Amino acid sequence: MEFELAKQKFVQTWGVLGTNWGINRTMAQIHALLLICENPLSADDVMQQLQISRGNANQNLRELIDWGLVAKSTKLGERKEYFAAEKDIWKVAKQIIKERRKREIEPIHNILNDLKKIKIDKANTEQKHFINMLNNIDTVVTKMDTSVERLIKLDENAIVHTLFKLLK
Amino acid sequence: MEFELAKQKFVQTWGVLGTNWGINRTMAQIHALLLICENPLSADDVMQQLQISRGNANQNLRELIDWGLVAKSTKLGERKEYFAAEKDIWKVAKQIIKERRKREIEPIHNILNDLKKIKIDKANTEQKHFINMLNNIDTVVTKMDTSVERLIKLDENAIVHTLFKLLK
DNA sequence: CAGTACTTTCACATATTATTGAAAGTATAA
DNA sequence: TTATACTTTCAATAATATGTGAAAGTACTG
Repeated sequence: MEFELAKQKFVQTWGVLGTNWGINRTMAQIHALLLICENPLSADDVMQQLQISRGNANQNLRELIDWGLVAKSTKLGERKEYFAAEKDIWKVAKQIIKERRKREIEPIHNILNDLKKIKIDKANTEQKHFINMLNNIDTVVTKMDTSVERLIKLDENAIVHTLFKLLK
Repeated sequence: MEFELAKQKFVQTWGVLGTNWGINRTMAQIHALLLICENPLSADDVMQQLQISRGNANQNLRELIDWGLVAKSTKLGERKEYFAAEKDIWKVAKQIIKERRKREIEPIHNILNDLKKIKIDKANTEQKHFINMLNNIDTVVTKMDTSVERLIKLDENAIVHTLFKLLK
């Protein structure tokens, strides 16, 4: 396999991966492209390499910036904006976990807590079971969440150390 | 808020959560419904409660069984099949992680290893960077994967213990 | 100020994914 | 073997998500 093909396959694969996890294919593909490019790319570069429209490129680049995975930069004497991905994969992983936590876990947690407040009929086993289930889900979600939160606060070596040495 | 409304909101929320993580809304909703029902439901029960078609109910119930989250059962003297969700939330979480690992992480891992095999031009920094990035991604994915694999092999108390006591 | 070089927005078009429902399939019972 | 009580399949359709491109917006420059 030759280089350009491998590059293309990587971008493709990253896109499929994103799709499976509820992330827009193009966003994932742009991310992949920027990961493997040493130097920042312009919107036009991205459009050309992925064969997508200006609007699409613009929207997904902004989304990536919003996720904290990509940063804008400029070149001296040029008006154009350039985009580069964070290349430290540990940071990337931490950032994705952090954002998903903020976007998904917290709202879920809030809704569960809201639902737990309902007044139930204690004689009704269905209703008791419901509250029980909410409590169990909340416990598991909270415990996992707390653990992940602690984990992402560690630096790379500490993460590896924690996961490897202690998890025997 | 009264019970039926809370139940509905829970099912709804679980559906949205699923959607955000690349899981079909109906599948997540059926899962939620079965989680909060103490006793197994028939396909007709599910259809009626979620207002969905027979085909839809059938397909998503089978998908849930395939994921190991729901089990079929029968009642003595009845032909109809009944469906119940695994109620132990730790088991549910472990099962979901296990299935996603099998379905997503392993294929990605294989593709990355495939791509790493290409012959690169060592004088070309772009190509060197590409291989470097593949190696970094593979390292992170492998380390996380191994950790998660170990984690899900532990029982509930051990998981809590590991995550809480050791992650300081 | 007008011109230029860009970026952003958003109504509409297209692609992807999920759902329906009717027909076909299966297994039990009479 | 036929009737009955179900489950499964899948082509057609509907719903949702994504992408396009032209027009509007911004901001530098001479």
